[in-house]
Amino acid sequence: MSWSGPGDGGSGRRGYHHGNLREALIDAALALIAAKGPAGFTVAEAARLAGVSPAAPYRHFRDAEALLAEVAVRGYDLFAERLAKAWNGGRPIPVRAFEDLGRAYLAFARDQPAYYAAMFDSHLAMETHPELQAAGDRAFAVLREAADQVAATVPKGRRPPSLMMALHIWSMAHGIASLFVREGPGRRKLPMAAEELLEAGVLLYLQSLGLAGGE
Amino acid sequence: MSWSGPGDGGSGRRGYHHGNLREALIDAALALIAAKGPAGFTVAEAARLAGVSPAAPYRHFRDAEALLAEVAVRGYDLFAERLAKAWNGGRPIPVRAFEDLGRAYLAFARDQPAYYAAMFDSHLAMETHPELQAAGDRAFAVLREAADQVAATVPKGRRPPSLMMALHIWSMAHGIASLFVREGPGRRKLPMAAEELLEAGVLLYLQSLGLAGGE
DNA sequence: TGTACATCAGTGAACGCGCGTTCACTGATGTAC
DNA sequence: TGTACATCAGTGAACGCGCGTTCACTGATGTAC
Repeated sequence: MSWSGPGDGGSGRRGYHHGNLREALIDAALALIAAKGPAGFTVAEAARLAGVSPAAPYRHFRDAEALLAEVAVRGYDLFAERLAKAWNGGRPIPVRAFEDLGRAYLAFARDQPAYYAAMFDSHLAMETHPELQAAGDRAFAVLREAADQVAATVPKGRRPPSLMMALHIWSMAHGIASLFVREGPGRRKLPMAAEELLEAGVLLYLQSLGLAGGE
Repeated sequence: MSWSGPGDGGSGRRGYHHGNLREALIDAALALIAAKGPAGFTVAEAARLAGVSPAAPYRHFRDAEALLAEVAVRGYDLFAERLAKAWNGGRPIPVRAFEDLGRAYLAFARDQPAYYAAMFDSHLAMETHPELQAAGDRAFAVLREAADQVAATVPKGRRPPSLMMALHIWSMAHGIASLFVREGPGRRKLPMAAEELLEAGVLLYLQSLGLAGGE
């Protein structure tokens, strides 16, 4: 990792060569997306933010979309990490951990709006960016695994399809995040905390499967 | 409604005056949004589509955002109409009608992608567009009313807050629509019909409230 | 019925802007010997 | 340890583009009398 060498504080220039431009461009893209949405990000301005000429980014990314896709991939990786941490292998109790997972979903949308927007609002085609597809799958796999484990606590006869469970929770969490959590002009007012809304939804959902919410 | 006068088929020009430019611009905006997303819509291209000079739209809309907001308002109105029709006053059975409502939600996202995008993706500030806020509220009111009525079938003691019910259903439907229904590069694959996923989700949700899904 | 006139909805040219991307180039880096 | 050289990561100027919006204007419409 030559870019973390001495003399470069992470954002400064060393001279003619930037030393860490790739990372600096990704940081700049995140800042721009956070400030103006994915549509507000431009290569030219990212270069400006990084203190570099408008042509420089093309040494590191094929085009604007490639840079955006890289941001989204990193976002999915961080997302997966946060979700996995919250789920914590289903400890101490699967149902409780499942609720923590939901909270972590909303927390990510709240705390990482730029990543979230790059992942879900940038309309990047999964087909043309296989790494993106893979990263997205890794994140969903955490949800899927959690649903598996929660479903396994139900007697075999009335056990719900865990894939469906995962999709339901994902959809509700994503809907709440889109409508009520994410900052920006389009955000709707909510007469309660988004986390409460999701938690109540997950609880009711699990109840319908015969799963108690408490200890 | 002078714009529906004789000699104008709805898209043709009559001469120096267009005769129906306001409507034509809205149609053009819808076509552009459908083709390229809300970010792909421009005043200049809408004018071109309507067969008019780039300055003409400014006789009818203060600026680009005003045109987009008008599209969103009409979208909400149509949305409310479709939802109300599906709900049908809760007939024949509230729970069944509630499921129809959910299906209508997804159908709208599927059949009217341009309206849906203008409503939910264009990041228009509700605060600066009161008509938009009002139209959005009218649409949500349908959902709210339906939830009220469904909740009323539960014995008073264990009756859930209908506002919360409405928000849960809205969130799940919106999440499914965003992730799996809406066309475009960002759409995810789903191993079942989106309608089935939502229906199962609504059904489970209602079960947890002690409401049977059948007759 | 005819005419003067106000109003309205268009025109088209122009402005300043910022973008994505390419190109020939050049300064810095690091490696082979 | 020193030097020639290949490679790499930048520069900066330029291209063509399309946009939003404004402006003075003009042709069409409709109304008062």
